[in-house]
Amino acid sequence: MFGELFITGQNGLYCHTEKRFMKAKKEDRRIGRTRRLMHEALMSLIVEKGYEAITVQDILDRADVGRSTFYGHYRDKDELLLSSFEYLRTLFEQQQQAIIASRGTGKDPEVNFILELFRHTGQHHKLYKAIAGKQSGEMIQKYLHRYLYNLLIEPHTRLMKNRKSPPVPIEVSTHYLVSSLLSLLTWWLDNNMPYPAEKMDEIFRILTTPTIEAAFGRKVKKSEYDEIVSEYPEGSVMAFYSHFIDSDCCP
Amino acid sequence: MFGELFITGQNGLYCHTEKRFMKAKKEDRRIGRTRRLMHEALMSLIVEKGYEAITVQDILDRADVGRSTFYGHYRDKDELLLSSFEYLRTLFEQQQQAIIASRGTGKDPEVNFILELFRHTGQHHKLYKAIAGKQSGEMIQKYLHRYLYNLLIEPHTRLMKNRKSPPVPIEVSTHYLVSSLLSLLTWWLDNNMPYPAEKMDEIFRILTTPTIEAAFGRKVKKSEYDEIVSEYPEGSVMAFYSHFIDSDCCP
DNA sequence: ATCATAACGAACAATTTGTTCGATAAAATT
DNA sequence: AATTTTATCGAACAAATTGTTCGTTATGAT
Repeated sequence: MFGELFITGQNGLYCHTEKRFMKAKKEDRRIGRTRRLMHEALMSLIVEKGYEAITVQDILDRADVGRSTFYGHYRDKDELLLSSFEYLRTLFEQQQQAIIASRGTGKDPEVNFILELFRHTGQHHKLYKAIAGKQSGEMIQKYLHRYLYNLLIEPHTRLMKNRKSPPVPIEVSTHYLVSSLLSLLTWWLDNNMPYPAEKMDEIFRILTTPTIEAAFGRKVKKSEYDEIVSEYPEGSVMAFYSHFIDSDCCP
Repeated sequence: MFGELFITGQNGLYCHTEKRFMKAKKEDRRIGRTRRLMHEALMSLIVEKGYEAITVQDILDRADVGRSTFYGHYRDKDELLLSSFEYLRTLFEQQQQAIIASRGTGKDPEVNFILELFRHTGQHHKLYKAIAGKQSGEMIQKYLHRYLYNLLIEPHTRLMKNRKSPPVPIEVSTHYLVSSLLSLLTWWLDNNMPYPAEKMDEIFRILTTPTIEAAFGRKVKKSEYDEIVSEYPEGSVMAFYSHFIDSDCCP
């Protein structure tokens, strides 16, 4: 069921940093296979009985893998979980890239990032639902929070560098906005997604847009305001956020 | 250190429901004493080594209590933790009541609930900090969220009952607002309270006020808008929230 | 074909949990 | 003060789980 999530052969991925090609050393095929088995086992077990109730032995049994093998790869159940989410994030980013690419070249570079995030979450709702709100959710929540925060903090800072003193410190408003998004996401999951992703996207926009305006300075001189807004093609929050789904390799 | 938190003799508390006086059966003095010892042990241990690292044996040793005694009172470490937070909540509510009472009678019935919440959290920051963000934080976060949500959902509903269709469902906006508050609270703790509680209160107001307006209908006829606003003496978010800190006994 | 190494698996110590039960001590009741 | 009630003790217990070790086997790379 989750087989399609995990790309075993990451050997083909090359990392083009500034100057060098870094060819990944061919790793033994067994390594990828074993890891995939354990990831899949974990995921299906999570959906079945929830993360907390899973023991290492459960994973071993389902993945049909030896105990020492498991500990050879991961220190923890937690480490396996986090590692699994790296895959999920990668998948999400690839989807985003695909969408951006399919949009042709110059035409519509903005993708509704928020909407896509809700869609992606809804797509894997069984998985996310089995984790969100539990103790394991804390770990994932932090992971996601950090991910989104890092995505936004830099452009937010850049955005404010000409303004003298924002009414709210940027780190605070960024943290706040990320938390807001995640709160809607978890509410949506906890309540079995009573609305379509599009509606949630709309709700997010309604609730967040005025906050963004307030945080980045509402009472700003008209000329300056226009200047800021002009940075976002549509002037919408969505268009704004859409810019920052541009994953580099080698994270 | 935390001794003052725990009121052992709750025997004196009477519960005046509609029709009856329910006198609490005199409980054996040993019960309260044992529970207090375990609560105190847990709290001090949390500050020292964090909740997750604590074993039942640790609590037993510090509280100087027998193993069977512990399990006679609580099923879990978790149950003990939750129970401890009931005390903290009670303490907070009593503080609020005291403040309200000290304000004289009719004069200033509005108390800045948010500000008091930040102050209270800062007062016990060692404790909260040792819990927030950890796995145990999930439990507490949910507890707090439910508590605040229940506090707000009723007045929010009452507020909107005359309006036809809010742009955002009330449960969603309420959930959102509570999450927003908690996100600021945890940010504050995680970053070692770099600003005073007053500043955080201000930040919360800046970030939240426009959202509240948007959620409860910004584009509303002027007359109707005035009518809604008139429900809150000062027209401020604070004054609004301040109304709903009115704890009944027998929770 | 040969080499390197990943996986196996069984055994192991260590930790922690939650329960049981008779004996003891302390509180409540008379 | 005597009696009754009951909370606590404490030691022992089974059970579950974790994480490590190491010689053997199997499989992929060269």
